[in-house]
Amino acid sequence: MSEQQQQSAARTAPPPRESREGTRDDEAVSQFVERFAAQLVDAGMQRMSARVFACLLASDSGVLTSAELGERLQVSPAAVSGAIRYLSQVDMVSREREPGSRRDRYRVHSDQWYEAMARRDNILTRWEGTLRDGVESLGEDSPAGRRVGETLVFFEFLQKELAGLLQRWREHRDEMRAEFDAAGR
Amino acid sequence: MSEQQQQSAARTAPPPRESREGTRDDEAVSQFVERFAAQLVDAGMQRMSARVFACLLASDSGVLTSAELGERLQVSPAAVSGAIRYLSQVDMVSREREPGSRRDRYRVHSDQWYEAMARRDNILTRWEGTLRDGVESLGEDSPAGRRVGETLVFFEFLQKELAGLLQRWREHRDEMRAEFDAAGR
DNA sequence: CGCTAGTTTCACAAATTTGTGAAGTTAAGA
DNA sequence: TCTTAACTTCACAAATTTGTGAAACTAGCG
Repeated sequence: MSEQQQQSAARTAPPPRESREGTRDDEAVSQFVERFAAQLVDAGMQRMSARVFACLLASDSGVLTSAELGERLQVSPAAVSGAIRYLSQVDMVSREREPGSRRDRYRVHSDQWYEAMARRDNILTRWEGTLRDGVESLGEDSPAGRRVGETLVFFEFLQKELAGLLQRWREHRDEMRAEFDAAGR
Repeated sequence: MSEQQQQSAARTAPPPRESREGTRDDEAVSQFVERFAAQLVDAGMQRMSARVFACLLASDSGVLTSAELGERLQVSPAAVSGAIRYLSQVDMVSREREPGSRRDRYRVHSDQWYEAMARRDNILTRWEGTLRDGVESLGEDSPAGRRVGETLVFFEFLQKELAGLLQRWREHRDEMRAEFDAAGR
């Protein structure tokens, strides 16, 4: 397992508190991380990627190193590496080289959810392509062709709605930010 | 990718025929079924359920027996049974007992997509619960708490939008149906 | 009441996925 | 240029998932 890590952490970490992140209850936070990660897994995300993502989300800085992630999640550097590969592929975290060090730092994107929704657009387009071919193979006047055609119409509707939805979100978000700033923070 | 399809469509379009479902090209239909099923799998559905669902979608009657599904997909009755269990759990197909026979018939629901979207509502609610607990554990004034809170806001926004979207879909759908009927079918 | 077509359940084998240790690679700093 | 911390890749073992055959049910029909 990661005994070396724990060992060296136990031996060298002087004030053994890497959660100088305020006064939070690490146990409760870890529970949140695991629970939210599990829900992401249910939604189709790979387990380790979900855990890494949730862990970053729940960190104060929003930026963690590979070693920190490994320690908090009790997994090997290899596992972290694999998870990060996926997460940066789908653009939910980005990699930054920490200047004056050889460590990478991984940052959660702030508009991850917006971006994730936006990516749905491409997926929908791909599905629609398949469905169009299906209608052609089935014959558009056959009952099956008509049924698949209805599915196609639904996804086209969805795709159009998605654009509007994202637009409204941007407005909503900017509005909230304006309010927040106005409140003098 | 779909080069075989295009090719064979271009060159051999008319003849090969073994299905009683009109004049369709079973080979092309099967390709559609597998391709669409694969996309459903990418989206998180279990493989066999996806194949069964796609197969039903591409059938003229919209209703198939276990034996028919087994034959078309080349799988055992046990596999069909498992797939149907899942699909009826999530309410994408329903089971009907064929009168005067001991065979069951499985039918795709016509408003499957609408229903599927509607079910998202519950999932979102569950996620929001987790996120609220997370904000509490992290402290709502901590940077992490604020970040998780923003995620919560996004999902709340999404949930509200979903309601409107479904409403608009129902209108859109009813309108289309009215047009269809008016055209005298 | 059996008899049996049809479905479901169960134990298991095959296939896939996941995470690890260790070797390999890269690049910062001397 | 060399050393070495840090990341990545790779081969493999563990765990999980998936589909099968066979046995166990269910319910029409005689």
